[in-house]
Amino acid sequence: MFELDIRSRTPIYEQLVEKFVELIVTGVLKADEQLPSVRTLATQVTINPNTIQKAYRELEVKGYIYSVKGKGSYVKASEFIQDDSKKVEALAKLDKAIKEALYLGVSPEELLLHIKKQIN
Amino acid sequence: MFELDIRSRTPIYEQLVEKFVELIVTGVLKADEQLPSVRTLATQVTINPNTIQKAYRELEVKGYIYSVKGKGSYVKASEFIQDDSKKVEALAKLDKAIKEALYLGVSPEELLLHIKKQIN
DNA sequence: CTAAGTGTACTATTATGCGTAGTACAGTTA
DNA sequence: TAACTGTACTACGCATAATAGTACACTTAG
Repeated sequence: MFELDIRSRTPIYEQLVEKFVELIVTGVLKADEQLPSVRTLATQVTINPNTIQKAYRELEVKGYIYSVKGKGSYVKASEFIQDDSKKVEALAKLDKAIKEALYLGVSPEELLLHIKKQIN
Repeated sequence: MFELDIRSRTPIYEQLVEKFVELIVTGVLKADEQLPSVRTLATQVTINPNTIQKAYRELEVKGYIYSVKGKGSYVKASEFIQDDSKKVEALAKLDKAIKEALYLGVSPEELLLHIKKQIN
């Protein structure tokens, strides 16, 4: 499903969180789609189920998934994340990314073109 | 100069790196401007000089600053970072930020407006 | 009803990385 | 030459990450 970088300084459970967030916001994983179970994914990526559970818990706290004991974990529909503070946080992150790209030599025109391509 | 979050999970030296990058890409720190010395900053923020040195080394590896033994550390002019792989990396980061903002309910119009404001 | 799945939580252990303290060397400059 | 600068090293303690193991509660299909 995806590969983890064991040697990365980023903890394994954080890498999992990042990858699931990416799959969710890009629509690869859709609302109410079931995630692999903690034990199944643990076997697939050869890490401890507790580590998976830690990632799933963080995804739940952040509002990307919901879990039902005995049933599984599911992608949460995005309209349930109508949390303005998360929007603000996302825009702040975007601001940093824009400034960094401009500083590294991406022209404003190139940037806008790139962004428009992303939006459609 | 800036405050560090001792309780953050992000290591102190990484927080330093992030803050310096922010100051550099926003133009607060300009090309060839000298950074505070390792020992001075250590005293200012009350952490060990070795920790500062670790942050400065990472900034240097990433190409944001250069250091001269016996003299000091300076902001590197951005045109010296004409490294296409960094541009690609920056745009990838931007892509993630865009997708996350859209997912969290920011409308494409709102997003474009926001970005245009940032560019000017 | 039961077996096989699911999530969740806990303890204990180990390894790794972070930050510190201390020290020392090499370079610059007034 | 003194006072600054960067750089590098060792050793230590602490916190966190990941693991192994175990167990409980819920769901569901047969």
